[in-house]
Amino acid sequence: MAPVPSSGMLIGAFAAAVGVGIETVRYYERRGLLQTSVAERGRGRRYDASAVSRLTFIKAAQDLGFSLDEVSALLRLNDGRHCRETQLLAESKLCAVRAKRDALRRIDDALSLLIERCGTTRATDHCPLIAALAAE
Amino acid sequence: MAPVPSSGMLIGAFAAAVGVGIETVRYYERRGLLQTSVAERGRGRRYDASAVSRLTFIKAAQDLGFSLDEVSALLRLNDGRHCRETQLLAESKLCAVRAKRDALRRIDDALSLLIERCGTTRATDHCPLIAALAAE
DNA sequence: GATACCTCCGTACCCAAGTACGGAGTCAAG
DNA sequence: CTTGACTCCGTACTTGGGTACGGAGGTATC
Repeated sequence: MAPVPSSGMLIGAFAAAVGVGIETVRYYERRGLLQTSVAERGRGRRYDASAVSRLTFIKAAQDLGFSLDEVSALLRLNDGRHCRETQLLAESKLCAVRAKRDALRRIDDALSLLIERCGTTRATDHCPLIAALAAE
Repeated sequence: MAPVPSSGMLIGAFAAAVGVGIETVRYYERRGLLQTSVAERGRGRRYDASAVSRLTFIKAAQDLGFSLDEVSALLRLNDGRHCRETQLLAESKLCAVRAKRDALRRIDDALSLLIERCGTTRATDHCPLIAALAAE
């Protein structure tokens, strides 16, 4: 993005800016999630604002339960060129997202019900939450 | 719950009854999740209905997102005197589940929008999904 | 120009939750 | 008596996502 040759952060500042470890940045470069622009000879690589966005995205997607392989796929959706391909990938990701949402909704329901039961019964022998799970 | 004397299933039947692998049962015994009643000499251990309940509970709790360490904690709380603690543990899981659901709802929206745009516009060079996550 | 701090790279290690493997014992049927 | 199915136990391997280590080199500061 920036036409400036030698500006941007070094790896330590870059990692700190997004709240990950340096080793994690280097791991992502090995995995191909971050492109590894060759360092200026003798000094480290430079990372700019777009790299920060990219890394922030990676962590955010990961927090949503996407594996690093899936994150790679999501990142490849972003070039605007392979429109048809992009759409197919996006649709399959949407399916995955919806499946995850469904699973989480069921878990939410089950946990809510169990917690409610905990509140209403005055079990002195065994916890109703545990009994309910053991009885399925 | 039958008052069986020295019968009960062997490990293969036990594992199959709950739908896990034999190695998984043995792994849980090593982890202390299932107590390892010593085998009748020469023949395998016997597992009764209460073991089935316990293993069923372990898998059910795991499906709700509890780690095996958390499952251990839940099992240790199952003496009727710690029902409140069990409830708190479940409530904190519920919080985590809801946070994930919210995040997934947002990504679902963004992904749906991307797919919609893929269908109508050509060469969009900034994906709304990625922009949304990268900006956090 | 010495010192501290940063970067480079590769290799090795960590955890969780299993899965696989191998050799030995036991039991019931053919 | 042999075969097959089942069990025992221990060890090692797997996958995913990192962390840690260690030596070599550049750079900025006193």
